[in-house]
Amino acid sequence: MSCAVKTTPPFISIAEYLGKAPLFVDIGAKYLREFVDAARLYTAPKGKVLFIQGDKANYVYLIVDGWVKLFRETLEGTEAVIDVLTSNHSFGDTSVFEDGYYSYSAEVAEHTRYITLPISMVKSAITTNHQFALNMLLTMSQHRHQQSREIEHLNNQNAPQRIGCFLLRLCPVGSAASVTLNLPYDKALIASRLGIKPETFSRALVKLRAETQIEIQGPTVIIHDLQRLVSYTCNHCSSSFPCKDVKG
Amino acid sequence: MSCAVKTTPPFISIAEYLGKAPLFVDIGAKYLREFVDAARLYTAPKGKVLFIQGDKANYVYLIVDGWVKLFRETLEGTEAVIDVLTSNHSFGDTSVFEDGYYSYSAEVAEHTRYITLPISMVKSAITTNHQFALNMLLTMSQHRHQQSREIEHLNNQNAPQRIGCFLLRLCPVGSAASVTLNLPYDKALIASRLGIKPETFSRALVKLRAETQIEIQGPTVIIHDLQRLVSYTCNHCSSSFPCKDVKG
DNA sequence: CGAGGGTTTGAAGTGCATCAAATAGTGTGG
DNA sequence: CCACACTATTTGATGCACTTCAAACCCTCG
Repeated sequence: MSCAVKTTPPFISIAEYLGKAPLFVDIGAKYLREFVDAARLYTAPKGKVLFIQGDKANYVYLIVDGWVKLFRETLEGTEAVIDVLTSNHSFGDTSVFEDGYYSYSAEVAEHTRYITLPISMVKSAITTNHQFALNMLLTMSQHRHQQSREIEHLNNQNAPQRIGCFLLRLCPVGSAASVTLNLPYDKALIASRLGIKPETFSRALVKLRAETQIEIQGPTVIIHDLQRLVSYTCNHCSSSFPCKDVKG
Repeated sequence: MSCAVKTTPPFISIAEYLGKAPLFVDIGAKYLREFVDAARLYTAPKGKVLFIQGDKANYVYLIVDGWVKLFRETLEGTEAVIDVLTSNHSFGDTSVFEDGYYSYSAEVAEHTRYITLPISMVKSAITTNHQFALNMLLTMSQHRHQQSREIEHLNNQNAPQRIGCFLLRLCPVGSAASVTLNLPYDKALIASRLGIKPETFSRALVKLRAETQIEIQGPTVIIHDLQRLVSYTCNHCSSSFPCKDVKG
C-alpha cells in the first residue's frame, strides 16, 4: 500500500512549515528563526526506525506528511501500538517532561517527511517563551481529549463499530452523503491501532459492509450512505458524529 | 463501603492546601492569594452529582480527599467511566481549552472534600502567569502518559491482570513483600474503570487469587507475595513494576 | 515467473458478557 | 437488638465476540 496523503500542497521549506504549525504560532520572529535554523528535514521510507524506547531523547519530531507508528514492547515481545500519527502532529515531545529518554519506539508506517528539532531548544523555549508554552498546552489538551475518547471506544464499541468510527474520522469535514476513502496504512496496523487482531479486522470489515452497505476494494473504501454508517457506529459512543478533531 | 483515604493528615485550610498543590507551586504570592480568596471548600457524600456533561463550565475542581467518578453517557444510556480521581487531582480543567462546557459528568464515588476555583480565574492565570502554565503543562503531560498506559492495558491485559495491575498501583511505593489494602471504592466501579462487568470482575478476582495467592475479605485484599503478583500481572505490559505515577 | 508480504478464510478454543437468581452486607425502624 | 428493605457482590448457565493456529489467496515487485 502506498497511498500517502491526499492533496497536500507540495512542501516548500522548513520555514514555511514551521510558520504554519500550531505549535509555533505567535511565538515571535526571533524564536521562530532559531527553530528554523536548528530544524532538519528528512525523508524516510516505510519501515525506517526513528528511535527506540530507552534511547536518549535528543529530538522532537514534527511530521510534514506520511504516517509514523509509535509503539512499546512488552516483556514477552508483543508490540503495543500507542498511536499512529500524520501531518502536523509531533512526537518525542513528551520526553521534555520526563527523564530525557523516549518512553516508546517510533517507526515509519508510510513514506514520511519529518522535521527534527533539538529537544534542548524546545525545553528552553517552553520555559522562556510563554506563548510557546501555551501552544504546547493546547496541543496536549487536544491530545488528552482524544485519548479519553479512545479509551471509551475500546470499552463500548465492538470491532465493526471501531472500524466504522475509524473510517468516519478519515472523512473530510463536511463530506457529502457518499465518500471515497483510501486506507492510510496497512490493515494490520489499523487493526492494532484499534486493538484488534488482523484476522478479526478482516472479518469485522466484512460485517461492517453487510451492516452499512460500504464498498471495499483492497485499500479503498466507498461509503455510499454516510448517515447509515454513522447510525451503526456512533450509537454506542458518547460523542456524536462529526467527532471534531482529525486524527489517524 | 466507606474506606476513604489512608492516613492523610487532617485538613487545615484552603491556603495550606493550595500552597502545596503541584498546580500552584512557585506561582507567586499575589496569584496564590487571589486563588485562595476565590476558592471554596465543600464536602459531599457518595452519590452527589457535581456537574453533568453539557453544563456550563464555571469551576475547576481540586480534590482534597475522597474519590470522584468522571463519566459520559452514550446515546443508548450506557455509562462510560472516564476516570476515577482522588487527592491532589483536578478535573473540569479541560474545559479551559474547550468550548466552555463540561465534556463529561462528575459524581462523588466516596465521601469527598473538594475545592472549587472560578474557571475564569484559572483561564486568565494561564495566560498571564508563565509558571502556572508550566505547572499545568506538567500535570497534563503526566496525565497523558498515564492514559497511554491505560490504553495499552485495555489491549494487552486480560481481566485478572488488569485487576492485579490496579492493586499494584494501590500499593504505597516501597512496599514490603506483604501488603494489606482496602479497595478504595465499590467493586462495580473498579470494574467499569477497568473496562469489565461486575460479574466478570468478581470471577476474575477469584482467578487472580488462585494464581497469586492473594487473600480477599470483602473490600480488603492482602498481598502475601508482591513479587508473585508482579510477575503474573506485569509480563504483558511494557512498563515494569513500580509504575511510577500514583493513581486511583 | 517466482518470492514474499499483506490479506482473507476456515475450524476450534477462550474469555468476557448476559440474564437470572442466590447470597452477603448495610442501614433502618420497630 | 432484631427483622426488613435495599444494595452490593457472588454464582450459575449459556451465548457471542474475539483470538488462535493453520492454510490459502492475492498482489506487488524484482
